[in-house]
Amino acid sequence: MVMTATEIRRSFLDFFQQHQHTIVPSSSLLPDAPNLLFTNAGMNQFVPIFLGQMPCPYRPPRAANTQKCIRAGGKHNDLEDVGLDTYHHTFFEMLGNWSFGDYFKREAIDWAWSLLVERWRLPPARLYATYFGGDAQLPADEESRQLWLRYLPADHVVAGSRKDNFWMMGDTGPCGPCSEIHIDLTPAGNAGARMVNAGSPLCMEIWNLVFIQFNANPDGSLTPLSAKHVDTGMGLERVAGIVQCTDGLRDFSRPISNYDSDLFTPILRALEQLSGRRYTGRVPAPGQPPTGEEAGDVAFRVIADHIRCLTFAVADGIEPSNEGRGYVLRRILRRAVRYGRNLGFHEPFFYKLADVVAERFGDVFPEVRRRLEPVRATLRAEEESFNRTLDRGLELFEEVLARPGAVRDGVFPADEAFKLYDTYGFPLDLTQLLARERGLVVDTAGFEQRMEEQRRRAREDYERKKITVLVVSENTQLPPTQFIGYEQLESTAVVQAVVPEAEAGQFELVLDRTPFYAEAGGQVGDTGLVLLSATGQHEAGELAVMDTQRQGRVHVHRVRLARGRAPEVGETVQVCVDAARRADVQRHHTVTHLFHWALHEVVSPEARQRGSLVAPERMRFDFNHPEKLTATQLADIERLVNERIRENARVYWFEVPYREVRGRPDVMQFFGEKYGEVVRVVQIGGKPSGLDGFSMELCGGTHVSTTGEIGEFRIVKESAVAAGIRRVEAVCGAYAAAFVAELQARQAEEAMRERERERQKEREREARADAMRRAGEVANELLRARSHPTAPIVAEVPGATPELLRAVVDALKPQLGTGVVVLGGVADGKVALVAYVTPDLVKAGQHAGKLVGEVARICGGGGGGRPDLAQAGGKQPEKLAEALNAMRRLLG
RNA sequence: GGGGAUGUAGCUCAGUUGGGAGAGCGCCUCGUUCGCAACGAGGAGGUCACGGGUUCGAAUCCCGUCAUCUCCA
Repeated sequence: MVMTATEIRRSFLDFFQQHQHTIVPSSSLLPDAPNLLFTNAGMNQFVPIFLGQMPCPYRPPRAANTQKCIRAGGKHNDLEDVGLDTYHHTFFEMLGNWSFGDYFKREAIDWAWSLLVERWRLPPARLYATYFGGDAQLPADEESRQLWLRYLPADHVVAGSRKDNFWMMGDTGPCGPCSEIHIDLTPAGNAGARMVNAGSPLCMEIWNLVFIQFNANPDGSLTPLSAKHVDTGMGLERVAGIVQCTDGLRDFSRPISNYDSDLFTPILRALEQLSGRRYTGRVPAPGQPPTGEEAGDVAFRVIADHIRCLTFAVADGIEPSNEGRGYVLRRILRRAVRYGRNLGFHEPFFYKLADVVAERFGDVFPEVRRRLEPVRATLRAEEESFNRTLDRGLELFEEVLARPGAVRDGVFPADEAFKLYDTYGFPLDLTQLLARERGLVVDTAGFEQRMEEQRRRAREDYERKKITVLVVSENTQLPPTQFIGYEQLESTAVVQAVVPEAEAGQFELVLDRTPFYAEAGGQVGDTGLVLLSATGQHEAGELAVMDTQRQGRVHVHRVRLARGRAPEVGETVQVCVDAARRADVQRHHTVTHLFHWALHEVVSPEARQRGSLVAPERMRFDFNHPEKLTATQLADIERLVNERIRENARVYWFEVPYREVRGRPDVMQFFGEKYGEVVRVVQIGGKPSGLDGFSMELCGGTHVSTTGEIGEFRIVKESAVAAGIRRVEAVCGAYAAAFVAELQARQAEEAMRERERERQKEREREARADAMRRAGEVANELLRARSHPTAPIVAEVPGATPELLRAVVDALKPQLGTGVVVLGGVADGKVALVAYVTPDLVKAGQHAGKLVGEVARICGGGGGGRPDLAQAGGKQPEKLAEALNAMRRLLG
């Protein structure tokens, strides 16, 4: 029997569960680390444990999982390779096992061997292991080599370079040698050690074991870690491809393709149905463009890969957009849709494949099944939008062809091709296709040049910005800060560390104990003062605490020197939290709990918290919910919260063992969050420490002691953050009253502006009607005063606006016959002038714009317009008469 | 984060060194007809994205902000 992918996954997790590993669910594809585009490795969710920022919650400290990963954009960008071969993917599952300061190399290697060879029956003769071979700075990882030699002959244990066999999380931080297991996939099983790490698909890495044993310091040196960790990763798609393409590891004569595993075949079958074409698994030669037949198979693979990526990403709430990670998604989707055209699709089709993904993976990843409908809707809308982009590109392409001189010597210019791509998103290969159909070629060299120019600009800017990023803190081995801010707001403390920041007069300050709350659980860090006393030769000093952050269990105070001298390590200082601000923060924190409770009462307990912000002047609360909250729901929540405030319920906080409250649905806790053994409960209502309040949450924040202190609660705004996630912003206390007052003022002002606009419109209407009436009279007068039927009419119309003058001209037109009209008037201290020339005189060379310009110059202005009708203005009303006289002379 | 483009009536858009804010579709009224997306006449509907500046005068030129599209990182 050949193992299915589901069985492989199950077998991996079972194996490590039997070795006392806790099986952890995959974390979201949306990473916590802001500098990461997507979750891209199994270890992402464990990084805080490796960095010592969070205690390891597993007993024994071991874990295993299968992690959803996306690799596209950012560092490793092989998006353009996906589909051209059989093993690159944008989305994949990473199986992994971890040790957090527990077992190390021996167990990791023993278990890897045991699982692969004994359980899965991989032929040992086809396996190779690599280890770090050492370099100028570091000795070889002899320990791993010896461990492998127990299983493999010496010519199957291969030394590797720093690039291949030394792993670093970043430029600094935890790192160590790694050891990889490769498999020989040649038909005869005779690859030899030379093919290892040579980039051949016939000899592939299947499992990477990372042994974290050093910390990389900023100066490049390595210090050994006291707690050593293991981090491993095995790509499920690869293993499934190998197992299933070899008839259960028996027959290596056929080529291996991840797409021939049952992780992809259901998608390919569905795509065959939709397109009416067959997938035949052909692959273009490396570095060669695909031939006609291969092109279809490339499209199949591209689409099958990309639909998995998009379905999982959108299910995790990452939406295609025009920036950041959303933009990477949009590009992947567009790539799929573009390849869809090669299979004859012109209408949206891609979204339909999400059904297969949901069906195939819904058992292991329930979110893709639960979120199928929104995923379909999102993908479909994106496809339609891209089709519009393509249509517009087609039109723009035609416009370029129609422009005389644009195309020369059969070459479509690089500028235009680049503009189509850069500004309108029209892919280059489509431009080439269209050009070819018309016997033209695109200047691709010029296009590349412009692309390079654009990359250079972006990079330059990035480099410039990078210098200004400051290193926040060294975070050397400082003891945990004792937090005393639950009980008191003032204290003395001893300075443990002072780190200057980039800006002069600013420091990061660490104390042995502190009443300053460090930002956590949404509650912002405290601000306040640090006082330095005058001792001996030292003068006094005062520091303003601008913010308090936490690094691991150390509170870091960001301070600015306000007066006197800087602090020194070891001295005792007086510290004092801004009590009024803290009180405002506490009101908003307690009201956040009340809101959370009311949300569950009014909307649904399913509306789980996704994040929050608790600041002195407002609170913000994000939660899962598929649709906009109605006005009624918001009003109900507001009412419930205000009732609880008026009833002045007691607020208690106390510590209990985590196991007592773990999983209790009436005690709010973050699913998947790692809690310590003792947790702090904040309870509103009920008896002290009774766990019987109407609101109970695991929370480390600070709170008011009775709800009455909150005063009043108002919801300010309800909005969407991402698909399926809503955000409510609200205020309480004095800020609520201020908000209500401001709201009323704004409404009143809005109403007044509206009335003012109406009145203004009415005035204008009347003025216009009035002008039209007057215009007729003025026109008749002017005609009567005309000395002969073709005489020019030059006159001042007292108090005339430009609009009235135009109306007079309009009234004159039908009865004018032939002639020239120049009218002037003064309104609002400015001169208005209008000139009109009948069509016959325009043909004879008269120009209204020039006439009116002459007059305007005398009046201290300028003007112009069309030959038949022009207008002008000036700033010197007293010169109008003179100007009109000049005009009479000119025309007479 | 950097570059390019767009923003004008409910919708799709035009607006040419800066000088009457327009078309088509849709809507309302009246009429002719009612078997194609019927026709004729009349009408309502605009903060020309927002805020500054230049100018006698800005949808138009300059600067800034926002939103949408798009490429790069």
